[in-house]
Amino acid sequence: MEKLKREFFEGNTLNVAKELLGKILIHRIAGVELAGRIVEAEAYIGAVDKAAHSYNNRRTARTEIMFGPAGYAYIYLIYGMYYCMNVVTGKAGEASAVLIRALEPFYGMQQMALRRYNKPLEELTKNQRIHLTNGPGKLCAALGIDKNCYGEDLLGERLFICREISEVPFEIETSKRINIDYAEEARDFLWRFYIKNNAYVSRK
DNA sequence: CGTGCGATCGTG
DNA sequence: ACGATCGCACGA
Repeated sequence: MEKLKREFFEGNTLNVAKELLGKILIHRIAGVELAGRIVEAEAYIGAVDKAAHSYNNRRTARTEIMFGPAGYAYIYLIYGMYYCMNVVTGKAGEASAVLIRALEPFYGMQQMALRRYNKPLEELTKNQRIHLTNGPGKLCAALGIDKNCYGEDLLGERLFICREISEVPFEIETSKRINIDYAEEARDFLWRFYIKNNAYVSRK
């Protein structure tokens, strides 16, 4: 496996969102590695996107990391309970990012089961196994990603993304983004990308 | 300082 | 369909 370089994240945000599909997200925590294959992602482009936290160049302590260079983690708390992870993309000053919305467990599934359900993997139902990582809040809980990861350099050793040597081919589906009905015209942008027929995609 | 709400999830 | 739960953005 080969760690993605800075240039990967500096590209066009929509392309980065698509190209992240099939890549392996890895978090090193508590002496272990937890890893999942990215199967769903959404683009957020502050300059033109009313759904983005950085819309209209809204620059606050929370969105600050999005205004910097690409390849850093933007983590935020949603509904007071769940963390979501984004990858900062584009050039410095652009305030764009890609939300990681779903993973297929790659390794460390035992620890994911403990983190999500406080139960060993063998005791999970088939449905619970799917629900380990099939949403943005769930995958962060499964991999132990929280506010401590805010601003983490994805070229570092704690939280990073790799390309498999032999990537299994897949088809990409495109749709509107999830739960942004407040975003007026941006709600219809086809900025959600996911791997066709993958069981871990959050919604059809 | 007070207030309203959200890029979600689990249960019913 | 609905409630949980709290940091954040914004207005006073």
